[in-house]
Amino acid sequence: MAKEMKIGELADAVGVNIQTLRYYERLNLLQPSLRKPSGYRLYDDEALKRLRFIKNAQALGFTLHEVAELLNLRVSSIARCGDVQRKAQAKLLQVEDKIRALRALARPLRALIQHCRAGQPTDKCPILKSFEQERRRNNDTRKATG
Amino acid sequence: MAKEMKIGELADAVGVNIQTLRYYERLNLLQPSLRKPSGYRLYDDEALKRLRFIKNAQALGFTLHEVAELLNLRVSSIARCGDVQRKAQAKLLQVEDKIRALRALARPLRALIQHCRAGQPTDKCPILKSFEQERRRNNDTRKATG
DNA sequence: CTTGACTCTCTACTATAGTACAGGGTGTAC
DNA sequence: GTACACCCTGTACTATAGTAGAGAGTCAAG
Repeated sequence: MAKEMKIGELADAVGVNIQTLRYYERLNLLQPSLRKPSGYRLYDDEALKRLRFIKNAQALGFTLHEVAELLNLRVSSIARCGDVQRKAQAKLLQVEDKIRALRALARPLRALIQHCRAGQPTDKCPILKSFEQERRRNNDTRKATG
Repeated sequence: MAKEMKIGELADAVGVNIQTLRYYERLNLLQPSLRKPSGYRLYDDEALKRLRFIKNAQALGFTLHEVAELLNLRVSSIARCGDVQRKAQAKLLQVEDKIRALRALARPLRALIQHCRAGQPTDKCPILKSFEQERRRNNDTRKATG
């Protein structure tokens, strides 16, 4: 393990473009562990995990900025705990909110599949039922910094 | 109910920009139910629900294109059921996948909060633990049509 | 019948997240 | 020692999802 990969290998392993990795590097999201004298980037196993995390979190509706926040959440001698705890709590609420919303979305999808089997037409859009009420407005950090 | 709203009222109700509504109209995502002779757009209650749905689904990582697909899922005389069922099933899988991933993400967040309380430093990023394995590659329709 | 808030269309600009390409260097296989 | 696949930097382009502004019309209150 901890085998070193060139940029193309890492990109292939996760199914992203090489340019994307260089882009993430510029954003300080994903650093190569080492550079060869030639300048070639070398990535370790940690980078592979990190990259997968990024892609997963993105698919869940987190921006790259938020992904960075998630990845920087840790308790250390530098980071004050109260601060970390507050951020983690906020993220957890966001995550739990998303789970609730997805469950709400799954319900009419299942119903729809059932209706199909039963051959009952659903005249209006049944998916709309999923989130009838307003949800908590996203406490997104994008706006705060822009 | 079914009270009519002008574009500004609808925008305010959901907390979006007026321009965004006109943008969604161009994308065929959200149509006003009626136009006054003056050209003013009038929206009904259905539009309010639809708009909330759009914003919610977006926060869950669905693109506007995917949101449209979700909203068009219904069983009717025109839509063949097998087709609808296949699409609904695919979406359901996607939703269940997201739920799983979010649960995985919630776990280390909770642990982190606990660690904080206990005053234990977590030297490496504990969040990374959430998705160690590769997830199903997104069967996204964006690439298929582009 | 005017004032002020609201709306219309159209065009252009922005942010985020990539993606492509030019021009050049690296590394290994033959 | 030269192909060929791969990598480098830098710059420019793209798609998605908005946002802003100009110039003009609408509408209710006074």
